[in-house]
Amino acid sequence: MNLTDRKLKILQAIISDYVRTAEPVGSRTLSKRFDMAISPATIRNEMSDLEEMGYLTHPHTSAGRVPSDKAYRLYVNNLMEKVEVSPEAKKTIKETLRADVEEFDKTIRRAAELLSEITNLASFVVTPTKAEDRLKFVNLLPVDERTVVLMIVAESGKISNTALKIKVPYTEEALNILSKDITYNYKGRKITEVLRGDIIADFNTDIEAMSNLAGNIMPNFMRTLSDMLNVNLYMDGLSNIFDIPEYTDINRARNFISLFDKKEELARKLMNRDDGVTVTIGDENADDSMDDCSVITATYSVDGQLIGKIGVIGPTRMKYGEVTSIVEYLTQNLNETFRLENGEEEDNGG
Amino acid sequence: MNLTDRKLKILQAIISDYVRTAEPVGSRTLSKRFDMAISPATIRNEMSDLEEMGYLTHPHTSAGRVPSDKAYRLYVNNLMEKVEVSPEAKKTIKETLRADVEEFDKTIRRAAELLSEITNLASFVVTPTKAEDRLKFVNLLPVDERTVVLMIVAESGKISNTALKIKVPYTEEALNILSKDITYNYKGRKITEVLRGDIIADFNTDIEAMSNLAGNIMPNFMRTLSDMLNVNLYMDGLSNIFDIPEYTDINRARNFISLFDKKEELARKLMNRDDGVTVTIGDENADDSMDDCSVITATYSVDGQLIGKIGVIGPTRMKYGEVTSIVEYLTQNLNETFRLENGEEEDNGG
DNA sequence: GTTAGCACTCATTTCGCTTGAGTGCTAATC
DNA sequence: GATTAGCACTCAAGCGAAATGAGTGCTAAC
Repeated sequence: MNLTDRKLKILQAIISDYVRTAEPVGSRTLSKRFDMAISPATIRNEMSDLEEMGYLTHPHTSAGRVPSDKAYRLYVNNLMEKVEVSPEAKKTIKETLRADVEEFDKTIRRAAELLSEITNLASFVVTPTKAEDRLKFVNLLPVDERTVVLMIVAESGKISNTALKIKVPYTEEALNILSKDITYNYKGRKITEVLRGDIIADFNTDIEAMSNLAGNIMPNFMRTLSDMLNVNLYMDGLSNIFDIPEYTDINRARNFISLFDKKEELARKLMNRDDGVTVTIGDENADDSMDDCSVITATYSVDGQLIGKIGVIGPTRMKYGEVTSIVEYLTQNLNETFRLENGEEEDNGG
Repeated sequence: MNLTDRKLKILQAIISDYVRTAEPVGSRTLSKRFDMAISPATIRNEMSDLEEMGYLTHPHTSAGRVPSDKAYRLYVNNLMEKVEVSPEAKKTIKETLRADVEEFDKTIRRAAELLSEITNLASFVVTPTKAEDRLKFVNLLPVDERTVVLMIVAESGKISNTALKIKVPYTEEALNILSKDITYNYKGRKITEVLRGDIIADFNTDIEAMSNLAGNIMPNFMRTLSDMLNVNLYMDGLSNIFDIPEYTDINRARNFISLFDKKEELARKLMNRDDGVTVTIGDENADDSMDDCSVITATYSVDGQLIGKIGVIGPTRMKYGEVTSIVEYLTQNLNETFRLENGEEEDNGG
């Protein structure tokens, strides 16, 4: 069977109506609402064909038709039109992102909050480190008698700062030597390599105090390093989903919320995606428990380095056009904001 | 009217039954289940008295009685017995908290996860800085041409590390001078004082480059400082609440979940509490939207200093005895873990 | 002071009935 | 051959009456 123009038009009308109302769409409604010059009976025949082709389903015999994941996929790929982001939304985004640019983490969180505010969906940010990332340098800084800060900088620009409680006395000089040693041994190496222990490291352990210090700090160094590879999830607007008819069913709501309870797992699932704005519909999601959700993500970057994903999750019935545009617009702004900070376009600095 | 022994006994029985079943308790059930030597009619009379005294309520005329917030308060203060934490729970807590002690943030998060796992309630951690906290020192560290790390250490031991993107070129020496300047000017001063701008600061701005750098970094310094005062919320086990009968009502569930959408607000509300294990029941909560929730928190500390709150939130109908014991036990362990790290009891350090 | 007894209340469940939106099929029409 | 009108059929959802039963409050007797 062929997807004729008319079939496409009907499918699009069904999707658009269903997305708006969350009610199965009947043939009569359709022929009334959209002034097509065909009768309900004809529409029924076409619908029947579309169902056979897998684009529509039926909650029960006497109900209207509901688009399938396949239909949404077709819609997103071929039928969907770019929706202009509303001026108010644009204004809010610009203003919010301008507010404090320097504090990376905070800005990105605020961006997520914004996203769920504008789309009325749940939003998330995932900040990973790429497995191929390499170590740039390591710094150890004295805080007090028993506390030092371990700072690890990766080539991607990712920075980890951790306060460590250590068990042995130390001198500032010893810290210096140790951090230089670590840097010397691991600089330019892949983090994964370092973690595997592939590299034969050469430490300055002549003095007993040095060797004690190293023995105390190295396990923490390794642990912190492995944490840097961990993906990290921040989410917002969870309660938005209660306004969506799909989630008046308590079980679906529970299902959805519990996605966010296994944060690390979810973060990992959300990461395995391509760059740019991506739409994943129902089944296409990595996790079975997300079968009735769609996810729209975009990649954001700082100084041109791909850094993380930001996006929204909602039911498969969502305004793909609108939401995609919003996610895209926001990400573009985010990227610009962080690029601008690099200074090329600034003239008040010199 | 007086709270006779018998009345207390009846009240306790009602609370214990209601906490278990979530169903209003009737006089017949009560006289059957608890072998008191009194008839349902007598119990009814007593119940009626208890209702008049504000300890019980009535969902409707022909329903059983439900304990009021006042009853729970009485229960927690006077009737509740200490419940021994189960050996399995103890084991899990000990093992989990032992795992990685040095990484403060991670450990505390894991503690929260644990808490919601064991109690089947939603858990949270709030990490604040006390308003009276004073600045200890400031450090600025080079990362790359346009990135520096700003490290602020407070007397309480709280450390803030932020990566800043700056707009002007800098030298390591200039960074050093600036961080020493900041430390010199603000050391020992209250963070709130510094933020108010009460202190006349004296900066080394002879060279243009220095003054540019300072102009670039100081606003960020102030912003980061004010962030240090902000309370911070981490939560876990949200979906647990769907297993609680109270929250099969979608509106109550939404209400509960949306508490966690305004994170900063919630964090602030959870902070205004005394030290030690605290139980806040229904109305007693700062926020009206928490009227039908109870909160059990405990204070944790590191090296006797840095202080935050960890705890659980659930419906007012909860197993106060059990949950309180668990929160208490876990916090004790947490505190011990962090104290131990200070070294006094360690002997493998040489 | 306690209890048995009884009338009364009211949420909840159940059942049958009606309604109406929708389909699928067939025969007539364009 | 495609389109449409017409009609029988299906089924979820809404409605109201009736039954159920857990519970109370009151009164009079113990």
